Amino acid sequence: MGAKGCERSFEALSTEAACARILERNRDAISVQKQHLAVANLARIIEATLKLSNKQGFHAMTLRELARESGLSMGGLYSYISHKEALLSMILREVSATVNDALSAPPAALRGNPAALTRWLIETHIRLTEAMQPWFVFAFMEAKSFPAPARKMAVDSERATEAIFEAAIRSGIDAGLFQVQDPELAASLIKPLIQDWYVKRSKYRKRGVSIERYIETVTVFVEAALQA
Amino acid sequence: MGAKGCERSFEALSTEAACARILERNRDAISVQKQHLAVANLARIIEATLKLSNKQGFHAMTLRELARESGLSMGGLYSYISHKEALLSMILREVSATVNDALSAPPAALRGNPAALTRWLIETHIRLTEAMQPWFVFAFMEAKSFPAPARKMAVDSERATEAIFEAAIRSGIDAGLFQVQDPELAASLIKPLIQDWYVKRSKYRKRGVSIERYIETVTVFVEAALQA
DNA sequence: TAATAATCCGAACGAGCGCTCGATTTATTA
DNA sequence: TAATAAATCGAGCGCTCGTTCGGATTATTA
Repeated sequence: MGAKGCERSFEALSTEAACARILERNRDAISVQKQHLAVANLARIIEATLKLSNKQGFHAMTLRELARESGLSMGGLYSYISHKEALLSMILREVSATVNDALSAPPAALRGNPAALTRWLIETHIRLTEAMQPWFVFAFMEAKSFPAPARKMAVDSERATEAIFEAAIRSGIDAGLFQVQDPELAASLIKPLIQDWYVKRSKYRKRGVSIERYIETVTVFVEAALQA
Repeated sequence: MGAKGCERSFEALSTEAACARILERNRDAISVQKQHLAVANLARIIEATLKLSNKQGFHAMTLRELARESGLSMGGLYSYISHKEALLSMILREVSATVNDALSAPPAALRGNPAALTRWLIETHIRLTEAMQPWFVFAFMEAKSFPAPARKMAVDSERATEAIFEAAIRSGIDAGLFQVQDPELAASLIKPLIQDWYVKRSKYRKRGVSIERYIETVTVFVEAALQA
């Protein structure tokens, strides 16, 4: 089990690793030069942003709160961001890149096995969102307040994910394993089943539903719906 | 066809009707006395709130924008609300009450027919959220910024809806029609399928998916998953 | 260790926020 | 139509927001 074939291992999903990639992407906009220092502070800023935003919403989070929570000063924050909205696009971009990397490289062993591929996609996606839950919640909830280009990226990213599921379904149909009227629509119905794990995470935690049971249930649910 | 057996007809879902109920609930807090005037203005305020909030988020919406959009003055708004947050609870309360009223009164003809009841619940719920889409989007997206008691109401309301689905599933199991390991978890997976219609509404509109096709697809999907 | 560079700090600024209230307009009543 | 009540208005209040910037602090170099 587990996303063994995933190119990017799960350590790459740590906040530190994610922030290292964010730093690289924004090298010229971040004035702090020392790598380890910049990554560490960026991590504290991003972590605080996710915590505060997911509790009260990005707009309601003030930079004074963010400074207090992250342990930096008001001015210190501005060594890492050019303005508040930059936090939005940093986080969204990383989420987008991560989900794309994770799903577009299924293990070679699954080639020619649409059922197993579908299972792998479901499990990998759910485990990915588990490992970076605050990031995904943020991207999901704040999407509407993104500036237009970032919002387009979010939509495209969602579409890309759906396309991956759609392709798996189609090859299952071709193999005579699956039977669905509209693969595109079927793929877009799988998405909310996967999203519910992180969107309503606290509900499932409260009810004692483990990630394994959730994955299992969604998998069974989807397979029944796709079965020929 | 449609939710023929629904006690509250679909005219009751108009903004006017909803605002009349909101007015009733907040009679003492609203200083305008003339009924038709109060309802009309409240409707314009609520409609503007939904429009602006769903575009940019409730917190980002300023009362000056709201005044402009609704056609009232700054001070005029305060004849209808005691403070900005009151808008939140007005809308949430109405959504909560409406969904509860709609689903808890299935037509008598469906008694003893769990499969038909499940279909009716899915269709009625989707048509309800279609008729009041901005309201449901608002309640869904802004839930986290509710004050604690209102947030509790939102959670309870969601739980109540799930319980209705769960009961239908259980009676289907008892009748030997359905076969699922965990009816509670199954019920909570049906919810996101229904929610996706209003949460990602613009995606489905762009793809030309009609509400009838969506209802049909979700119904088939769910029935396959529940089938014995 | 002195000189220099990199980093961090937080008071201060203008803008815009939620909200109030006395003046004004509109509707009702006598 | 004059007198009264109801409804509406928007400039102004205190405050907090995002953002800046010059000085204090720390690290690096010679």
